[in-house]
Amino acid sequence: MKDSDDIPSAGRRPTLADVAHEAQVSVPLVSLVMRGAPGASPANREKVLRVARELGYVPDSRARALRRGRSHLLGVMFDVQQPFQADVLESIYSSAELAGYDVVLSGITETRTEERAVSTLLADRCEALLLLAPKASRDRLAEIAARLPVVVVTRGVRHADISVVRTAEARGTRLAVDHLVSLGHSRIAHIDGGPAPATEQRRRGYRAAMVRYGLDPQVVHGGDAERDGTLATEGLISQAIPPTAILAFNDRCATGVLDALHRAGCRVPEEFSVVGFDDMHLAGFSHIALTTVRQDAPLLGRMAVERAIDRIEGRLIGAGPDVVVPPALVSRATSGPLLENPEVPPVAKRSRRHLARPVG
Amino acid sequence: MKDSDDIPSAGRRPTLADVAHEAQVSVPLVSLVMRGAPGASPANREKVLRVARELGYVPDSRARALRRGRSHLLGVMFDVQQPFQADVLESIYSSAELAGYDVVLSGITETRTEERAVSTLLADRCEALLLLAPKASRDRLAEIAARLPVVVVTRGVRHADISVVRTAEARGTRLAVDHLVSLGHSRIAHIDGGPAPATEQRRRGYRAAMVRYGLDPQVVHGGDAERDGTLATEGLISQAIPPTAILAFNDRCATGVLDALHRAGCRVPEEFSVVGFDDMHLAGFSHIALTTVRQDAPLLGRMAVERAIDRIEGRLIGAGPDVVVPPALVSRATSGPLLENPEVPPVAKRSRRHLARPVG
DNA sequence: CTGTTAGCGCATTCAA
DNA sequence: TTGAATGCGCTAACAG
Repeated sequence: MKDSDDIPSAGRRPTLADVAHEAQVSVPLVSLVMRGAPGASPANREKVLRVARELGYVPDSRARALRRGRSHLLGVMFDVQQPFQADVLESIYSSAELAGYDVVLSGITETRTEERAVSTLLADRCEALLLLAPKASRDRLAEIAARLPVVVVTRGVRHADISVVRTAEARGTRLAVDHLVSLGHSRIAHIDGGPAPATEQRRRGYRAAMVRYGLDPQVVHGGDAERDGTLATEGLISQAIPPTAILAFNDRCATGVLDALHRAGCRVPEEFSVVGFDDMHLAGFSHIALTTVRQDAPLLGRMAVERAIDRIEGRLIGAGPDVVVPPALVSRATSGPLLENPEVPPVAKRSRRHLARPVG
Repeated sequence: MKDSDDIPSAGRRPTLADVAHEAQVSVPLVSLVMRGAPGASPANREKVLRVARELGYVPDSRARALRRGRSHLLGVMFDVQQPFQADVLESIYSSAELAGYDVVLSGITETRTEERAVSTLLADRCEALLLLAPKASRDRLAEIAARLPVVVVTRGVRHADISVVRTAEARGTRLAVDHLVSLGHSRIAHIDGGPAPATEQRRRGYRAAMVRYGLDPQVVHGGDAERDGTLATEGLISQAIPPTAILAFNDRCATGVLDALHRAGCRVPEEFSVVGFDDMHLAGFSHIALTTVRQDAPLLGRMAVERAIDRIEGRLIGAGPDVVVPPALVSRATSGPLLENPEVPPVAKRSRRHLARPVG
């Protein structure tokens, strides 16, 4: 047990008043010092800081925000299981800090819906919302945007109140098709994102590119997770004439594609070329080595924060024009030239491989 | 044409007072209704709810917490780039919700330190902190734990004030060694976690198991990210007598190991067996198919929340005994029997493969 | 059942 | 330079 009367380690948390009392100055003076405002004598300033540290004083962000009428908070909704969004988060955190804003995260999980994530953000009095790949309807997003500035990242939404920061999705899938065509492929299938955002734009880019090359587009239903890619691929390879290349909605979907191909004993890229979208952190490692369309996560995050703050601070009225970030094709080991060998036995009849790796 | 004071969509957010005014009742009555407390007539209750919805009223969680003296908040520090922690987060979210607590996330990134993550959590007046794999010193953790209940997840810390929820790490690495020995391996190297938490325990389990089998342990310095595994592996395979099996600190580290082996043209598992730790979501897909030691993320998350709330609500005084969750070995395709073929040419002299390099 | 009073911790007027 | 009052939005006591 301690002999001194201060440091209520187990008791109530120290407040400005406690610090003021201990330092024998007034409460407002402590307030000045704690937020680094001018107007305190050096002697007092130092004493206050010392006492504050001794007591373990931490300002109450809530009380502060309440009083100031501003929270300086950017609310970010993200999907806990999307690795690419983690990359965007990194950039959001650092951009926000640079601009003097705090970030509060609200994650989507299997059991936690977008609605719930957004409502906690609203209850926290965020000054703007950054929504990463939201799946909510345009109308629902508009409702939210009527209350506070909303920046939708990684999805195109046309609405006067909603700022958009996104990749040139259609251009991305076009790059992928260009790449595959240049390798000699013509039967290129696309597994779309199903209900996921950006699905439409990526599909459109794919379709347009295929048509421009005089090829038949084949779009099958997919989604943004591995199992979507797996299911779709199982269908594709059991077709009478399977594709020779598969453009997946995103990297996680592509992972499912590779999984299915591998289990079916198909070699990549000799028999099937696979291209993803995002360039998630893990895609680049050479035993995975996924060819993919890179989204510029740092830039997306930075621009989203910039848009949000411009609107909060009134430098921008309304949503402003979409910020469109160019994608880039990253060619790795899951795509390769089409081999001139139509005499492979049908996939279904071949023996399955077990425990080998597909690359190389 | 409405009067001036309706629905201030672009203006100030509606407060209890606005709702009260519009519904022609008193402020406390609205408060009662909004939090579902008994003591309001059905007629008034319905009117208040209707008006609240019309105005788009959302309670201010800050003001509420300030007044009630409690935040009902669990602060969670996590690493944005560790996929395994995302799995734990899922469980934390759902367990906390079940118990009536809110969760506030604070992420670690390249530029955002643990200190910063913790201090925002403290400023938010969280009632307990869940720290996922913190790297802070034991003393620093103790300082924090002197202020509020702290649950350290996925790392062993011996301190009277710090609750610990962790996997039986040593048993995990022992399982891995057992597995590799049963496959015929004797030169089994361990790449440790460097400064990462749990490094010691995993190393200890590895060492003990090796010694028990009468084998020579070889521990090399590593870390919890891919490049740590890559660097360490480049060293290992250039040894005069390289190991035949590598036990990596975690799955991300193992990813780096596979990357390095692949670029050096080494076959897995024919020449090298590789075992990870965590069983992150991606590890199970068959083209990756990482043999690994699984940590039970759902259970870890659930127990961490339980411990935290038990302490908040006074059902548990002090840290309580460690919660130790058993690991399990998951055998996949990166481990295999030792081949009786000492006549492979040294790694360094073989031709390297030329695939795309990892991003970096 | 309802309204009145008071104050959580803090920052922002003022006046001294 | 410092200190005394005021109120942010809300809820817990009461009183009516």
